[in-house]
Amino acid sequence: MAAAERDGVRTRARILALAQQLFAAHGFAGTSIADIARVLGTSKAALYYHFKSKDEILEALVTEPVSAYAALAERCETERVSAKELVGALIDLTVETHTVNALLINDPSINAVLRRLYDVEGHVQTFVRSLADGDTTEAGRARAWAAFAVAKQGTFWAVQAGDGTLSPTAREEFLTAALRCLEP
Amino acid sequence: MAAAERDGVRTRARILALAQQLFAAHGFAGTSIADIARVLGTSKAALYYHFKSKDEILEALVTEPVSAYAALAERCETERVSAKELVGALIDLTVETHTVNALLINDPSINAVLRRLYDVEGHVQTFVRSLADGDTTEAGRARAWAAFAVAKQGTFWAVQAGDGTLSPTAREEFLTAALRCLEP
DNA sequence: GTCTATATTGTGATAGAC
DNA sequence: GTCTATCACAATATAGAC
Repeated sequence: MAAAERDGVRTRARILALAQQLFAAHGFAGTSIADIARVLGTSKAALYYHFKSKDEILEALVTEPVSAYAALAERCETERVSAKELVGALIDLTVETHTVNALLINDPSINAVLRRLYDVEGHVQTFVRSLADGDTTEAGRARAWAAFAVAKQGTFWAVQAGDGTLSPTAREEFLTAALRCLEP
Repeated sequence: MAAAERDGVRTRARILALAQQLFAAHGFAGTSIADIARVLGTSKAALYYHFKSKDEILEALVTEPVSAYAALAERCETERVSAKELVGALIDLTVETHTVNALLINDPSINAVLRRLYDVEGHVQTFVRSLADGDTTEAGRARAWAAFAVAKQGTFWAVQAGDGTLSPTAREEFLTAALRCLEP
């Protein structure tokens, strides 16, 4: 790999890392290209050499996590996934990509960009249906929502409030808490 | 009350209702005054007769719910509030103001406007500390976050997925689920 | 790869007529 | 109370030099 190419890749990665932070802090719509360029220490035009639009930066950020969620949802559709395994997978995905998750779950301003590409809400529906495990009563659905909330938002908030990681101890607590929510 | 004044109040209420919906759907930064005026069926200038800035619309929307959260946090600071009561209050507050809650909890773009006025994150910290009930271990904190996630985000998602209300049955499920999360 | 300069559109907000 | 017209500026994005 040539030196210039390597630097290009590194710059691209830097842009993504900075954009991730800024989007998480101020939202996608609340962050301008000028904001990113400022913290990057370059001009706006330099940014457009690496990405052809602001939307493309967002897409580059969310593609990997969303694909992971899509794959997990696909599994839930085709085979039976135990609640324990699903909750564990959701917790791990939340931690691995927790900065991007601040966008995926929370930021309403990304919807216009992402709804054409991915069906995030559909995946959520699939997870909750899988957690309910055939129970279509109102109470059963509520318990599934509660478990999902623990796995996704509980974990997310805890990681946010901490140092960006989740200890094995805390992970175990969230796992058992979510599973307890499911008990009738 | 004169007819003109009554109409003014009604128009103001209509603006707030529409803004609430649009902010929840596209985020605060992702919604323009022109967007609101369009669905309102009037001009932008008409909007500025009722509110002197976009920020003021947001403030009018969040003042009441944030005050309610602030009062609840204040109670938790001064007296001992049982987990059952606190979770119940959080669930009820979430349902009562669920559209605004989409903004308060989720939208990062409101921070720049609201952080000068209210300490939302501080209230969250207070609730979690109160739920942990003196347990400062990592596991205890994790359980408190889990319970808070059920009360706030679980309820919110369930209301969102439903018809905008929470049945007594579902409320009971979220209450017990959250309390179960707290058990060691 | 990065720059300055600029085109173009969007946005919050105001002036003044009705 | 609402309108049209407009301002000042910020936004995304591009052109073309280096």
